[in-house]
Formats: sequence, structure tokens, C-alpha cells
Amino acid sequence: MRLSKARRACVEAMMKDTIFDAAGAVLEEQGTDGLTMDRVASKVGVATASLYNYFRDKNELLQYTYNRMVEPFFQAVEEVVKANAPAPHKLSRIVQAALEHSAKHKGLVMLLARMGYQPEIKDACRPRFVQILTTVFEQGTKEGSFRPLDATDLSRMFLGCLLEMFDLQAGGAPENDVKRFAGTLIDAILNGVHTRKRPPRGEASEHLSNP
Amino acid sequence: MRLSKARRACVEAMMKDTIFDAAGAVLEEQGTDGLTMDRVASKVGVATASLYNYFRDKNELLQYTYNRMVEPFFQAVEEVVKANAPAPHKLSRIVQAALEHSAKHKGLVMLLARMGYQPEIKDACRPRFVQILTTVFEQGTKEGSFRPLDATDLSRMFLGCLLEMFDLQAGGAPENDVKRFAGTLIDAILNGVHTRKRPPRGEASEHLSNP
Amino acid sequence: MRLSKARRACVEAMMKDTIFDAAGAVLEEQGTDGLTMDRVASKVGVATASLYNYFRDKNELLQYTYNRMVEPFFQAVEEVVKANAPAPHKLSRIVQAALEHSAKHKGLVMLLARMGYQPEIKDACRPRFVQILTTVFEQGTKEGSFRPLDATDLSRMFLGCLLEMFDLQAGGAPENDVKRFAGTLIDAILNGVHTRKRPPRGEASEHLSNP
Amino acid sequence: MRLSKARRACVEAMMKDTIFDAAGAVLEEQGTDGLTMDRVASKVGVATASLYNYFRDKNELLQYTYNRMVEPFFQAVEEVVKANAPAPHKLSRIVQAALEHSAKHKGLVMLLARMGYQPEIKDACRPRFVQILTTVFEQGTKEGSFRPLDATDLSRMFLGCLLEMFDLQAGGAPENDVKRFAGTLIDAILNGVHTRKRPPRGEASEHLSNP
DNA sequence: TATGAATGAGCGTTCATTCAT
DNA sequence: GATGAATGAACGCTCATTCAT
Repeated sequence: MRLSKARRACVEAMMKDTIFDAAGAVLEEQGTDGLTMDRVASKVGVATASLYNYFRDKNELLQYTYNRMVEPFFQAVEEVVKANAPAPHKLSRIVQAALEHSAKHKGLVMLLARMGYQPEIKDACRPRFVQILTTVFEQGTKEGSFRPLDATDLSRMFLGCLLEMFDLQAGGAPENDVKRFAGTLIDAILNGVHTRKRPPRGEASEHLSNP
Repeated sequence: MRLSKARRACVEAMMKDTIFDAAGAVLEEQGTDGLTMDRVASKVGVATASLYNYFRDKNELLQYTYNRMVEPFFQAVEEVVKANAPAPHKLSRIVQAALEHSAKHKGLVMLLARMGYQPEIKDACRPRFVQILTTVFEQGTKEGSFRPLDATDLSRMFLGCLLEMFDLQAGGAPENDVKRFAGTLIDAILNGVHTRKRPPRGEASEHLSNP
Repeated sequence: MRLSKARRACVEAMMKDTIFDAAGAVLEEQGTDGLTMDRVASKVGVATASLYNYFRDKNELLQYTYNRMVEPFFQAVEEVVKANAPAPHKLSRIVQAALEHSAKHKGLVMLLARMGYQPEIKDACRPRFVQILTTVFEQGTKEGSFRPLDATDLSRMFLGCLLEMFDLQAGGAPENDVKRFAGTLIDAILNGVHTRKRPPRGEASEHLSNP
Repeated sequence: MRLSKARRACVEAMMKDTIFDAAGAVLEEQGTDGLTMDRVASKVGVATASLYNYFRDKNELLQYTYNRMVEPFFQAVEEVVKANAPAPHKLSRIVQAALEHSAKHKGLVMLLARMGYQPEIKDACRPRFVQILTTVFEQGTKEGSFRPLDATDLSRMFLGCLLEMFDLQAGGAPENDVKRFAGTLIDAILNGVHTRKRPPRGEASEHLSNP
């Protein structure tokens, strides 16, 4: 009986696994809008109603799926962040992690590329990712290697750039293009696009005057 | 008969205008997902079926609407680009234009914030915008004020950052936050986040080594 | 064009008629719980979705159907009530009207027999009917032919008895039984069940003492 | 083995008890339509499937539940009926019993108020109650205190009136209104609504002439 | 006996699209 | 060209019931 309970939980977890896989597959094949309960169920090989034994409603299934799909990537990123390394290095490691994970899972890419617009995905992924990135930018500022810009703003920018990278990948761009983009991204974010003779001093404000 | 033909075209254009306005209004009121043919038609004051006299299907209507909706913004951007000014200046002017236009038209923001994921919107807006930006980055490189990075990559990055700005706005962030983000964006893109003692030289590549 | 508009309205009204008939038929055959949109549509011979061109949702269709179903009966009752006649006479005329209408329309009977419990039906029918009856009882009291009892209470009682009569009919009781019930009902309500030697004087209160 | 059989029966009876309680609770909380097998099972604390070891199907469970729920009320009524008292007195005692029991158990009221329409409830409760009432009216006639009207018809009328009282209660009417209704009910049924100078003699028949 | 799991049948509703007039 | 009407194909979700363990 004690064992039985554990086994039940295990079986349930496995079923959730299966559903997750199916949802991922449907996501890859049909896109975010094509992710219907019917399709997931049919991919799993069960009746649609059965899904409701594991998830209260579609939204719960989505949350779970999205979370699990990005979880490995987020863990990789968090590992990078926790490591003992200078902030700039961490940034490029994060880009690299993104590159690796998205190369493996097309679904993840489609998901992240759409992180910007679907409420369910945003709620599931965005705040966490922004926060992770923020710690890196704050670290960089503390270290003295980053200028004292708003860390949240920088995180969002960085996220926006990463999403573009995912979009590039989702659009079927050749691997080399994506890698080059990753390189440009890191370089530009860290060093700026300006050619530089001397350190900058509030140059931006002279460009962006208020109307 | 020739005249009649012209008049036909004129009337058709006017009707398209009206439909466009209606679609914009629906977009603002109901959001991207609420943009149904029924609602557009009812906003126009015609029968739903009538829309199909002007657009083959919903997608065509969307393409048209999205294109026209971003047109003023794109024109403003293109004006900036055509002007005689250094590239860095143009970039901040573009951000400013984005800020102004999105402040005026809620629909535009919702639209652009979703440029990242909806195929219809992407197809309608993205290539053109990327191309416009590319000319600016290429100009900067020619001028010698920008480092010789891949202009397309930079454009995408910049676009990604702008989309984040739109998302911020679409999410209801206070105006000040959005403006601060705009400032950070320009500053970071131009000057990089690094504190700098000496000019950079391929520093990124040492961070982003291939696995 | 003017004509066309009128014709449109007419056609729509006819369709509502048809739907009404179908709903009535389904009601008779399948009962209140069996009254689904699918069944109504299939009875009409149109697609389920088509019903939504005439009614916003199921509830609206129900309201309309219920109202129209009881309307002839209510009108007959109201005619009785408006007539120049003593209240007791009106009561028996109302019973008679109920008898006649329910004999014709089995659906009406099922409907009214269930007036007591389904919110949609209650809302559609009950208040109006109670109010009509109330005026009769008030008239009786004013005339001096009815004792000064609470008119609303009496209306409810009377309604309760009528519903029983409908239930009898809905249950398939032979016509004679129903007629006998009608007679008993009127007799008992008007004269009471007590054998009487002397006029009553608050006799009820001595029976119904508060706990 | 004989003992085991008895114990089995006992355990089964206890389980039925528990299910009954749960069903009653669900009924009170969720209403007649909310009475699903899932909810009952979860209230009991067993799996839904387990309910089917005690009841063949939902209907059987409902029959059992409804019967047991009204049992105390019916017993009180039967006690009144069996007592040595004049029929009129018994009627008001029955109303009083109804008042008391329904005041205690919201579920009972919801149940009885719907006795008029739900087949399961009707089958479970109605025939028995009508029969009980019939004996009272027959007694009254034998005693000479009731006029020789059809006892079954009177029972149905009386039942109809009681259901209205329950409906009043179920609708949330203030206690005073319900009590007043009870008083009016007894008074009107016993003495009629007519003001009376002389004993009635088949007056109703002159009102209700056949068409 | 108890139950976790599965499921078929059904429901109300939405929406892009078509077609005869 | 305009449109009222119709519709098929989905979709998310519920629930009584079954069955292997």
C-alpha cells in the first residue's frame, strides 16, 4: 500500500512526462496556435478527456509544458550565473547555453521566440529569466566591469536580443548565421557599436533629448 | 469606361481605408486575438461577407491592415534614415520616433509588441524594418563611427530591443519607465555596457568560444 | 430596398417561428433536460451554428421559447381577468383556460409543470402569472366575495394547485381525472374542505400555533 | 460465515449512510444540478468508482438519497397522521412539520421544492406523500368534518401548495413570509376563500361548466 | 472491496468562409 | 457590389460509467 502509493505517483509523473513530450511534438509540428487538447491527446494516444485527469484545464497543461520545456535551459543558465566568474563572461556563457539548447529543441525555440506575446508563456518564463539576467548585470556593475546602467533595462534588452536569436533559428537560418549573430550580440552589448578612442560620458543623453 | 474603371478603383480604395480604420479600432479595443472578421465588419457598418469583396481572406486583410498601421511609423523612420546625420544620431532618433508613435497609437504598440511571433505581422513588418535599420548600421560603419560588425545582426538586435520597449508599453508600464528604457537602450547599444579604459579589440570572441 | 428590409424581418420572424416549433417538439419528446441546441437544430433541419444567428445563446432561445409557449395561455388568462365578472367566476374560468390550453399542447404542460424549478422558466413565467392571479384575489376581496387573506399567498397556492393539474396531465392521466381534479380544485379553494354550519372565524390560527 | 455475511451487510449499510450524508451535503452546497458522482465521492473521501459498489448507477443513489432525506419528515408526518386527532388538526400539524423540517435542512427544501419536476425525486417522494395525505382527507370525510370531495385530488392540491411553500423558502423568502403563507394555506384550504353566510352546495360546478 | 485511470458521448459556443439573391 | 443566411470544423470542457488491478 505504501509502495502502491509511490508507484501511483510515479505512474502519474510518467504520464505527465508523456503528455509533455506530446505537447512538445505538437508544438513543433503545429505551432503555438495549433496546440489543442485534441491534438495533444491524439499524439499521446489517449482520449482527450483523459488529459483532464492530469491537468485541470488547458492553461495548467500549458504552464506545465512551458515550464518543463524551458527548465533545462533555465537550469543551465542559472548554473552559469551561480558560477564564480566575471559578469561579461557569464553573459557570453548564457548566449552559448541558449545556442546549445535551442539547437537541440526546436519546440523550445518556437516557445521562447514567442515568449514575448503569449500571456501563458510570458507568465511562465519571462519574469524568471529577466530576474536571472538582472543579477548578472548587477554583478557586473558591482564588479566595476559594467557601467551603472539600469540592470532591469539591460536584462530586457538582452532578452530581446536573445529572442531575436531564437527567432532566427526558428525561421530556419543556417547554423553559421545564428552563431555569427550570437557573436555580434555579445560583442555589441559589451562593447557597444561605437568605435571608441576615449571612454564615453553620458553621450546617449545628447542623442535622446525629450520632445 | 476608362473613367469608370478609375472610379471603381477609387471607391475600392476608400472602402479599404474604412476597413483599415475599423480594424485598427477593433485592434485597440479587443486586442490581437479579438480581431475577428465579424467585429471589423460591424465596426465598418457592413456585412461580414462584404469584406471578402476587398480582401481574399482574413490573412490578406491582416497584412494590409498591419502594413498600413505601421506605415506612418515606418515613414517617420525612413525620413530619419534619409536625413543627413551621423548614424548614432539616427539610431536615437529612431528610438524617439518609436516612442512617439507608440505613445499615440495603442494599436500600433500592441501590433509591434507582437511583431515577434505572429506570422502575419512578422511577414508584414519585420523584413522592411530590418532592412531600414541595416542601412543605418552600414552607414555608421562607412562613416567610421561604428565598428565593422554585421549590420543585419545589429539590426535584429536593435529590433529585438525595440520590441521589448513596445512590450513594456503594451504591458502598461509607466511612461517614465519606458523613457528610461529608451535611454538605456541607446546608451548601451552605442557604448556597450563595459566600463572602458581602452578601445576593445575582438574581446567578445574570447568569451564566446565554441564548445 | 424598403420592401427588402421588411421581408428580411419577416423571414427572420418565420425562422424564429420554426425554431420555436422545433424547440417545442424537442421539449415534448425529450423533456426539459433533453432540450439541447443540437437537437433543436437537427429538428429544424439546419446546422447547430445557425441557431446562433437568431439567438445569442441557449438561454435566449429558451426564454423566447418559453415565453412564446405560454403566451397564448397567458393571454387567455389575462382576457379572463380583464373581463367584467366576479372573482370566483374568473378563477374557474382560469382553470378552464388552463385545461384547454394544456390539453392542446403537451409541451406547454411539461413546461408549466416544471415552472417551479428551472430558473429560466421561473423567470420567464412565474412572476407574471402570480401577479395576474393576485389581481383576481384582490378583486374578490374588494368585491366582498373573498375573505381578506393575503392575495399573493393565495395566488401562490392557486398556482401550486394548477401546477399539480399540469403534472397530472403531463403524467398521462385520463382526461376525466384531470377534469375532476379541476372541479375539486375550484370547489375546495372557494369553499374550503370543511363542512360548514357556521361562518369561520380565524379557525386556522388555532390549528397552526407557533412552536 | 453467517456472521461474516451480517457484518458485510452492516458495513455496507454504514457506507450507504456515509454516502447519504455526503450527497446531502453536496446537495446543500451545490444544488440539485451540482450533485455529481465525483463531488459526492470526494465528499465521502473515496474514489468515484467505489460508489458503484453500493449503487448500480447515479439514479439509484439519488433515489436512495432522496428517500432517506425526506424520511424524517415523512415519519413526522406519518406520526401526525397516526395520532388520534381530527383531520383538520392533522393538516395544520403537517404544515407545521413541513415548516420545521425545512427550516432545519436546506437540502430538504431544495429537494422538495423540486419534487414537482425531477423524475428521480418525484418517483422517490411523491406517491408516498400523496398517499399519506389521502388518508387524512379520507378520515376527514369519514368524520364528517370534510366535505365529500375526492381525497386524492385534495391531496395533490395540498401537495402543490406545500411545494409552493418550499419554493418560497428555497427562494430565500424571510421566515415571516413563509409562516404567513403557511397560515393562509391552512385557512384557505379548510375554510375556502369565499366569504360565507350559508353552507356551500356544489357551487363550483356552476362555475366550471364544460365548453 | 477499493480505486486509479480511462473514456465516449455530449454540450454550448466561435469563426472564417461561402453562396444565392 | 452588397448581404443575410448558413455552415463545417473546431475547441475547451463535463460527467456517468467501466475495468484491470
